[in-house]
Amino acid sequence: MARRPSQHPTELELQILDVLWDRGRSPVRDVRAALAEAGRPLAHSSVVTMLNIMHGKRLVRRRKVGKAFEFTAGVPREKVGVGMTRDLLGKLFGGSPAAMMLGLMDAGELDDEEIAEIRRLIDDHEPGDRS
Amino acid sequence: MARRPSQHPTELELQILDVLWDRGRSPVRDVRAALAEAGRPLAHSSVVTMLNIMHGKRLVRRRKVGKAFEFTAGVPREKVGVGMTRDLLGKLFGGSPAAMMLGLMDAGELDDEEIAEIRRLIDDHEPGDRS
DNA sequence: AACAACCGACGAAAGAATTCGTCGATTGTC
DNA sequence: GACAATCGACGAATTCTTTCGTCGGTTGTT
Repeated sequence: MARRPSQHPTELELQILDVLWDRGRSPVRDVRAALAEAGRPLAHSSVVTMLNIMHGKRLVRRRKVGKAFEFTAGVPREKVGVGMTRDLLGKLFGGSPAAMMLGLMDAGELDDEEIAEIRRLIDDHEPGDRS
Repeated sequence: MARRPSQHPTELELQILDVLWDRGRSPVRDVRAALAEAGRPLAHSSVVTMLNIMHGKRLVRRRKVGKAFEFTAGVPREKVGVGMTRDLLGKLFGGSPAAMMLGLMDAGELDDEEIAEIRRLIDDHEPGDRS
């Protein structure tokens, strides 16, 4: 029967967005090369198809440059990142970022440097700040 | 053509695991009721099918109790949580938990209470600790 | 026995995500 | 002009994920 469309970019879509976020406006050829570089070698037509699908979802923007198209990300990395993080928090950590941090610590995924970095962030944070 | 199997539980699988993590050993009937409760009403056979698939993937364990089966989660919540978090970190935040925290802060997703909680975690943490 | 309630197995349908091959049109090079 | 290189459009094949309907077997109740 049916299935519910995922609210977030899929695996491959994310990889493509990553390319565009890093490189900015790029023609298909470059996107393809970057994907191959990242260990995802695809046929030219596969990349075009994906880009078209993503354009339909407004995940990327197109601009005709000469005879070819050039693509840019249609959503900011921060928005996607925060959206997917919030989703993950809700699904696995009861909505608590602290629980997530604790999980990472217990798993030894946080080195001392990262922790220091986070402490710095927190210390810089003014309560109720909206900067 | 082909597709690459996702390394993590899918949306629905996660919802089912959530039920089992919360309730512990449960018969199909209860899993189904809990899912409905959580806004995911499914036919009895749909739940059985999913449970079977998940059993094939070792995501759940089965035990024959009387004539029926009872299921338990086959993977700990922490392991799945950390795994998916690490994946998300790699895909969207350059592998840096600090970047993720910063993103949440900027998006106003962190209230002061959560921040205090995280500060407490960090202060409790012994550098290089392996407790 | 007759009948309803339950259970797991099976097969099937369908949307979503991926991956390509092939075409016709354009452009650049002998 | 002939020929190779590029590009986007299209349609198709495949796997994964979800969702059910239906069957045959058990169990429990009149």
